[in-house]
Amino acid sequence: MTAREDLTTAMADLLWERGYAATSPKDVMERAGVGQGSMYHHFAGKHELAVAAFRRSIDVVLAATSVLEGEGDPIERIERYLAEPRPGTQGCRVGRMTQDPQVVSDPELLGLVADAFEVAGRRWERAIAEAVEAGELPPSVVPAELALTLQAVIQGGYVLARARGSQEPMDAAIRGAVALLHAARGPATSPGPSSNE
Amino acid sequence: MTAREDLTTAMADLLWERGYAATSPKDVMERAGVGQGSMYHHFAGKHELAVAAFRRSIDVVLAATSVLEGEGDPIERIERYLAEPRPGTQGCRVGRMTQDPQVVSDPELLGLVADAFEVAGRRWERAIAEAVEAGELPPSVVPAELALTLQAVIQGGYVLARARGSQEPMDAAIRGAVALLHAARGPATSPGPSSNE
DNA sequence: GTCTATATTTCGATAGAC
DNA sequence: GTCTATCGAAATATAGAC
Repeated sequence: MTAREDLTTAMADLLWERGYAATSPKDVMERAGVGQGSMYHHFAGKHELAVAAFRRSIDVVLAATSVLEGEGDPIERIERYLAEPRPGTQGCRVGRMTQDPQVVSDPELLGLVADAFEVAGRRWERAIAEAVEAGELPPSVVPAELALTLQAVIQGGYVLARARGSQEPMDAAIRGAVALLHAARGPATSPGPSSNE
Repeated sequence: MTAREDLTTAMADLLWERGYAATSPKDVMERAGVGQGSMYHHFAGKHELAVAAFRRSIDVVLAATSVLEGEGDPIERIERYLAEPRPGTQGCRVGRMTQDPQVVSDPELLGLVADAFEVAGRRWERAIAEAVEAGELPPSVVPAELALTLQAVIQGGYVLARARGSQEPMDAAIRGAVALLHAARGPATSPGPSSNE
């Protein structure tokens, strides 16, 4: 059943490139190289196609956040995740959907997006809390809030990159955030180079 | 010529609510309470309507950034602007457009968006540079970068708020950013409570 | 399971009367 | 300047043969 697979892939890519409203079932069929009848055999319509495509895109995006739970000092994991390459001008596969009213008004689609951000947010929050415990961030930091701040920097970075048609605003926004993390960490604590529980 | 005005207003609101791809000329006419012939008399088509509507929305959004150039200490102006109320779940009239491929691929529309972000960015940058000079932010801060970071926090806040269908993520993301600014400022400088040139 | 009609509605725009 | 009528194309889906 490669048709189902191909249709899901094509829809995921088209949702990324054009959004929900601007993607027609016909576009999807053509990109997947699949006939119309075949498509309506596998999926009831555009909505179902979007759900399947969405689940896949979210898996891809969430997989990247596992860095936050990986090895190394918490602050190091945070900076490593922030430093990962992001195609700014292409936008975020997941975040872009929040601007599509037809997605937001579809409870199932919106639910998928909300869950994805929540899962990612918890990973952020955990890593930040560990960094505070380790003295790598000041105690004044509220993990749940900083988690949203850093998620927002990334999502906003996509917006700015697309506005300017350039990767640079995304990278600069992240550099600015990292610099702020360093400055906040700096003079207050850190007696030695990490490694203290 | 109230028809032109009404059409522009209706288009601006619909672009905000639904985006470009999902807004039809018919929708605009109906909301404006104007006949079809009348609309095509005033505007050559959807594109021209969008340009007019866009200019208006951008004026509205940019007007709010004048706080950054207003009275008070630089850091105070920055925090005042960050603290301004923002309808997170409604999204940003300007930023939302960057996710619409039909807007991004339209040089005139994209140009308007890019210019708007650039103007706002310069106001941010100036206020930040003044804050650094006044010792309210550490010298390690690169104004152009932090400007993009804070713009991104706001734009990303909209994304997160829409994802969760709640104002809270927007507000929390901004609180997290303000806390970070405080922490970065904190122990390093600030001998007395401001007022030193 | 896949294909080629075909149907219905909406989109975006034009024509031409008033 | 505004209106109604109409157009050709596309969106979304169904029907029914293979």
